[in-house]
Amino acid sequence: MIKNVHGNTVDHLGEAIVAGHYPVGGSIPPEPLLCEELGVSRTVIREAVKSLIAKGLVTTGPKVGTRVQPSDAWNWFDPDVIIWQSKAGLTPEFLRDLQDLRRVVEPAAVRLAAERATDQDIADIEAAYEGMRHAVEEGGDYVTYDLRFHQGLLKACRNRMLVQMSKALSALLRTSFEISTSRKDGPRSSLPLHRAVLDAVIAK
Amino acid sequence: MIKNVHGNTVDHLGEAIVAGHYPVGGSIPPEPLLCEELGVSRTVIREAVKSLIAKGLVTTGPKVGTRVQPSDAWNWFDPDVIIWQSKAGLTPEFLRDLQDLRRVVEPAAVRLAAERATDQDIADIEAAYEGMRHAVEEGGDYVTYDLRFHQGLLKACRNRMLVQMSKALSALLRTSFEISTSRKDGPRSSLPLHRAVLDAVIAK
DNA sequence: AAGGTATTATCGTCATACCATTAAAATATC
DNA sequence: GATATTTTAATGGTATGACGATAATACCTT
Repeated sequence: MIKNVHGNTVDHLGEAIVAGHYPVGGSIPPEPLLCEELGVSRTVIREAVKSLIAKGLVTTGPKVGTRVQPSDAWNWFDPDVIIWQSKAGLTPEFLRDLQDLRRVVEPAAVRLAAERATDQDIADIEAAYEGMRHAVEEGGDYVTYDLRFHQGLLKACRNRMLVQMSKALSALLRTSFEISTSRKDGPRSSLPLHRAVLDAVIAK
Repeated sequence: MIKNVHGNTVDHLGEAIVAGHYPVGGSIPPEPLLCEELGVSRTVIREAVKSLIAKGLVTTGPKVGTRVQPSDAWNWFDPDVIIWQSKAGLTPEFLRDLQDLRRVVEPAAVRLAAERATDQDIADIEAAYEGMRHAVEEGGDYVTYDLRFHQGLLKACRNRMLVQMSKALSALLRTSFEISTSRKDGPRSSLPLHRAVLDAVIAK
């Protein structure tokens, strides 16, 4: 479980902040205290805090300490932030935000992908679709291929920002997919929709 | 100009990396060298590198050094990364990516804003519009108000991820707006479009 | 030539000391 | 008594030096 001190420290603090263990606008314990609590040196604490600053979770200043930023200052497309949020519990507002974003981005992505997808992109999506079909008909891991389908679609847009979004959101989509998949026959009924999207991309 | 050592160091390294001064997949100079070059202590270098790691620009490891990540691993929605990119020069691909994103997000944002905008949101957008009109008719800073208009719109969606996008993109939009504004009468002709959007939001 | 072993470059962590900034408290001034 | 000014002290910021951990490389053994 222990991989490296820095990573663990960042995760620990990041999770705590995202989970709301420290009041927004308030200060987290000063460095010496954190050293004691986490049993690490000040170096590690400081480097961890720098990472959190880089992700927009906190600000620091002499005498003022390390203060938690309001959540709309966080880098919501940072994979770590998203993971921490999902560990802390997916609030309804967050799921709504996510849903908004998917509804905005994915239809547009289909259009872009249709224009720009390379043969390789299409082959990848096709393979993912095949995996989904196989999972439905003979059992298997549906969610993984569903995810791969969606990622392949975003990737085919040949747009770095969209790719980043797909990566940042994968972890969450997985959770959300597993929920919707748990509805009986969810996969079976959504399969034709995916096929239609794929065909549209191929037909351009 | 000098504000703080850490910030300057992060910016320096970040700009250099984004500008492509170090080959992707290659290593940047080892810590002691950077200390000499930048005239700072190892502490500062290390904390700066941690920040870059947090933004996805590099990875590190013993003996392997600090390696530059491929650009599609970068956190493209991080405001710093975007600023560095714009300083390094806006490549055509990057502008296209940005344009894609705006075309995808902004129309959808108008719809969402229409549903959710509070009176305060609308007042803010109205104020920004007023500033734009004033700038056109009597001269003044058009771009600032144009920017404020777009940010207000995104903010009115009440979606943290869209807000983040608006913030991350502001710096770039400013550059891009200044280009399109330099076309004679660009502002005058686009004013009615903005008015229409605003009216649509008000009318829901 | 293949595989294991020793070397070494480089980051990772710890410890300590001192500097810089600034919020807050104490003091002085009106 | 209220306000401006100075002092103080808490806290992060930077510097330095040492040693540990890791993985790429060179070397040696079979």
